[in-house]
Amino acid sequence: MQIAFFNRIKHHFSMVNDDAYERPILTVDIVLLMLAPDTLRVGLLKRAAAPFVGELALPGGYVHTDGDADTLATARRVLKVKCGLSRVFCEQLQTFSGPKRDPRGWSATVAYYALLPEHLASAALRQEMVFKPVSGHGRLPFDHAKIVAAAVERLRGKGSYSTLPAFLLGPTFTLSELRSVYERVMETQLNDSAFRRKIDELRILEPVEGEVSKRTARPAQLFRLRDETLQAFDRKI
Amino acid sequence: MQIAFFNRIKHHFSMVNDDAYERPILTVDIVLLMLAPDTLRVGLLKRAAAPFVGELALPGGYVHTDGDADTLATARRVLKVKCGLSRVFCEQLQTFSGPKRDPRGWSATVAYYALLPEHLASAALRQEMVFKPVSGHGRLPFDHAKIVAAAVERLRGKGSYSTLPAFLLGPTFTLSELRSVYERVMETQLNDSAFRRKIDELRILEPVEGEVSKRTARPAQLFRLRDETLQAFDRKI
DNA sequence: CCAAAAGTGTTCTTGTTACACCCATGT
DNA sequence: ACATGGGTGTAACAAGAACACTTTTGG
Repeated sequence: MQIAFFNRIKHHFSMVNDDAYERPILTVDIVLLMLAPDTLRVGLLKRAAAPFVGELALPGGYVHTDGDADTLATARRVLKVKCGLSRVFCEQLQTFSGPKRDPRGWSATVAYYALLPEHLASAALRQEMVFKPVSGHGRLPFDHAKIVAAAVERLRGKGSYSTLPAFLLGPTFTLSELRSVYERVMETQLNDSAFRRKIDELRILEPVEGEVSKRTARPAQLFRLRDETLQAFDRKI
Repeated sequence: MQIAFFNRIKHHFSMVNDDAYERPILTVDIVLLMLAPDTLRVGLLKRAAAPFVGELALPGGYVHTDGDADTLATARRVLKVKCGLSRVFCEQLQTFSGPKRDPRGWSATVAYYALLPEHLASAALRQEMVFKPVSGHGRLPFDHAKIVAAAVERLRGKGSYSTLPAFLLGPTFTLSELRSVYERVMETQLNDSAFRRKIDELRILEPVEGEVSKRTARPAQLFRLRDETLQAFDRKI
């Protein structure tokens, strides 16, 4: 292409300002994670546009330079429009880039990971999202497999010393449910009484006046997060 | 510039979907941290090009779409060309973005943080880098103050459960020096004997046959990292 | 011999693990 | 009344903090 040629020429002169390079493609991709009874699953959508039309891939989109306040806003817009979700936990993961990951040319994608609480799963399903196990989704286009792996690693890493896994549950939950989420996310077994003591000492939960009997033998106290933002501890759970 | 204009035109025709948006500016910025005797300092350079020509700012640059394999390659190139540094620890920090952070328009910068070991400080100084304390650099252009703060937070966060702080030292060091680095980075006091025991148990160091007497009363055993890559522990140091 | 920093050992305190036990409910 | 999961208490053990002590050098 002429552009590439011109760019290269320009480069030789340009040491002052190397804005002579073509701007890379910039997108945002979302790794939406949920906890199915068995394992962690990632939300995928059939691509509506080229490249890879019709294939399952991470939901994503271009930055709207006339409306998005930053890439987090882009991520939230994608979650809303393409996944039907508002108010879920969403945090920047990492930026992936390179000349080959997208057939259209040198590109970068700012990846975010989001946690889908149980009570919102139906909203996502209404948007025809497909949830595949994080180990054992088929092939994914672009470098999406790598991005999913990075998101899972982050969730596992941050999970054991923060309230992150709680965002996979609905607004209220029992201590056993919370422990179960930690166990499934971290793939460990936790001692029940130690877990209760730690959660108590960390003061991250508050009891809700009311109980749940539906899903358990003896009714259990319901709790909610004392603070809706992510809390980090300095010892492991 | 003609190129920028052409890019924009080309854009208008090129797209099926919402790629109709102008591509944002994409840059890479480096937070180069070093440990002066007193505190952590960040490396700054006088900007050679607009905007903010002449002001001190983080070293950074555009992605070279004809040469860089990814943004890490861009970061390493900037470190080499603008800071005179190769082979320093360098890791992606976070991507910062928005319509206002750069007067030229909607932009994103993939920020990296790098650690400058003592024995390479002279190389950076040769490139006319200025090292300012991380709390108490003056005003910085763009959102560079925010980026520096994020880098310091990351170093502090990761520091207490990984070998990260060791990369601020030269290739060999005494246990006391290592402890001192941890203390200055984390702004804590560490118990000497506990520190020695932990470092020993973690098996991250190996002794070097030879001692240092120069900088200490009694000669101390020199150590080097057993593994040149970053090692994470699961308990705090 | 003294100062100064390297390096070791011992105690005391704290956190973690394991397990036994009681409680409230549905069947 | 009994099976089931909820919730509490305690004793044994491992990890961490504090501090006193010995060692090796330079002056």
